[in-house]
Amino acid sequence: MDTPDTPHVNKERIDTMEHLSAAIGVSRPTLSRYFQDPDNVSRTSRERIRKGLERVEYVPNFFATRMNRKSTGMIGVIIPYLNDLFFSRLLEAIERAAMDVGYTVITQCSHSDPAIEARAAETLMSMNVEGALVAPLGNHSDLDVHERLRSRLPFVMVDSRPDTMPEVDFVGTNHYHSTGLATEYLARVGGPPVFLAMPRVNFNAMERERAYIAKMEQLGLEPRIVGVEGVSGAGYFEAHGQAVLEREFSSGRLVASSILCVNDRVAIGALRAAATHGLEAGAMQRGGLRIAGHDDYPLCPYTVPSLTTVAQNVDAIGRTAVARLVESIRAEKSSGKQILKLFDGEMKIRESA
Amino acid sequence: MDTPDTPHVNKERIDTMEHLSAAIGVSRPTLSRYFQDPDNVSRTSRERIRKGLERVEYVPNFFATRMNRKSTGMIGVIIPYLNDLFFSRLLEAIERAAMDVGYTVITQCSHSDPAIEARAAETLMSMNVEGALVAPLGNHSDLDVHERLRSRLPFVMVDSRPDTMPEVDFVGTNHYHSTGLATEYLARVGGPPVFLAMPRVNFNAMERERAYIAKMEQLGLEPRIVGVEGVSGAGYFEAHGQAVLEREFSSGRLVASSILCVNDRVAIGALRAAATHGLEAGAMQRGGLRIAGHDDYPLCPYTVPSLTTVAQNVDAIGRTAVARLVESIRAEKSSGKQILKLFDGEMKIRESA
DNA sequence: CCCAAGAATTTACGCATGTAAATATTATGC
DNA sequence: GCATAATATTTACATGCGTAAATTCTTGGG
Repeated sequence: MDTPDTPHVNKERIDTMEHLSAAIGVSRPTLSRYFQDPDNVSRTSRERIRKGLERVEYVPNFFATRMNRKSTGMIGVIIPYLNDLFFSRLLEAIERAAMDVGYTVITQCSHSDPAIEARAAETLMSMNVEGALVAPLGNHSDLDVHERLRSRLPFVMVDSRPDTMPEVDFVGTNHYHSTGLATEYLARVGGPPVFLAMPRVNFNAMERERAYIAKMEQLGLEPRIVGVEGVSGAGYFEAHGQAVLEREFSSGRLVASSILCVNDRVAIGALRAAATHGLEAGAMQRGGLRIAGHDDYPLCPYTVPSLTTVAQNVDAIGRTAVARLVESIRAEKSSGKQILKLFDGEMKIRESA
Repeated sequence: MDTPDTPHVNKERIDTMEHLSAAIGVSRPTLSRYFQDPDNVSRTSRERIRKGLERVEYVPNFFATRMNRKSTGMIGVIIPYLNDLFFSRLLEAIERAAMDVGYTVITQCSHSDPAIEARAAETLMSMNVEGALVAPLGNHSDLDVHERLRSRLPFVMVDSRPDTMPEVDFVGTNHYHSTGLATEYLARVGGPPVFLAMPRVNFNAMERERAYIAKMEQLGLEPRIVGVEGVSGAGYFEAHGQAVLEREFSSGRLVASSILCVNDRVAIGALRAAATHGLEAGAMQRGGLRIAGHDDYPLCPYTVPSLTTVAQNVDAIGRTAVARLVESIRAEKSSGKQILKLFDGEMKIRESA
């Protein structure tokens, strides 16, 4: 076995193509073409280079290559936060889709901060990404930043979008459908559902609230919303759901209601509040409390009781967003035609409702 | 209000410093210095440039700047997967710490795939990052890749490390302490704990298993381990915990035991299995079932019952890892002295045990 | 064996910036 | 108003690689 001081790999280290060229006797431009696509050089050179690369260590400089290529082959992605399994799933879907069509993705995370979001946009532009995919922060986003990106390169919004940019390309979930589905389901199996909302800073949250109201009116029921007040933030979804229902349950309200939560993380807090008050949501339970969420957060099957929810088609959203972006990158001249792709949700009926 | 076709920002777009220099009457090298640090140019030029930048749109080319600077000011981070709130917390801690000391972090995610991990390492080297922080995949990692990185630039491992690299700089949790703490606690309040393990591919999982055994022997108790067989993978922690306990409970085993789970995600699956069998873990419950986890996953306070666990000091780990890396970047000549920072865990006693 | 067509390689230049050294400008003190 | 120092700007070259155009090499046919 090797000792710590003799690593497995101690080939000669070479740091420019020029030197590599000298070391293995193939001209630099030929090497350049080899690294872009090995099939671009003759079989003999290809073998010669491969052999050479086994003797010396060399990787082309990322920046130099990117700077000089006509196209960088990169797309930029901005997401609001990482500490949410919904966004990590979305990001993964996007990365896979991009990889499949030969693009590298550069991810920037806003960390719930508009200033960081703005800086992320600057960074993407300075890297000459060929297109940008952004999931906005919500009301806190600086709209100028988005407009700036949009006016500069192919641009697609994912997951949620501001009311003020109705004309932007968008890929997401049809919340009128998905939330409607859940509302309808709850109204059918339990009493008229109450909506556990969030402070109105998140576009999707607002849209789901509106969708809930619309569906309730359509059903001839009285909409009822709790939880729009309070602080908000990525880290506090569960705490918000718990706090709101703690308050309600403590006063004896909502203990036998159907409750539709704006998303699963809020619902997880809601389940917790119920448990604390000796309540258990579920179709099988006496008492009539029902709790449902939205998104199909990966943990939903494991909560106690398991959480009834409506799934977003995350994979399709990621794939479609990338496809649309690549299409408009290739079109060069912006086609002008706005694309709007809204995927339906799918009910996941589990124990909690 | 603006129409869609007249975005707020439609300043003249300038794409090189040369042109910017012509446009606002300041020499290019002066601009270069301005963009590196505005304080590097005279007050008058600074004002002149600021005014100019309000009229035209320009951002320095990321690649050109990075290519030419002596130091890139970037550190690379490789993490095994994103769909785990532990790693997103760690990543956030690292990003904040890096930002504080003026470094930009480039994150690469292995997606549980050694080939992608290897490519990530290549990418980092090709970007001339000044140091690398890696959380390895586990047994599947290609050790040569790590050795290669380590021999090339300042290198620190975080979270877990292979047995085969005992001499590498490492920052993580002292699992002999943390797991010992939990083992001891369970032994004290309940019966001798059983360890719900994982397939032996994850370094931390293995270390916790060993720590459990050591502590049990120290306490004069018989260690007992379940769940080492089965498939593994980032996406299946909860499913694994659930499946193992489903099997046990179905045969009437472990229904009144103290169970220490290798991590919180496995514990969440365990809680679920218990609920399915009409069992509820907890100090307050009759029956004697107790379940504890490890990590203090953000959802622990919200599970039903809330999950007793031992917290890793994620912030400290992130900060310390970055600090160590930056230190050895600045030292230039590798000091040779290995650094090992292990943080103690902290018991979080909740309902489940 | 020679010539032409085709393929591969080399030459030469370009990319957008950093940076050291040389020069010009401004400020300071008297 | 002048010499000098301090500061700012310009000149000139460097970075590592992409790429079009020019050149060399290979191959096959006659």
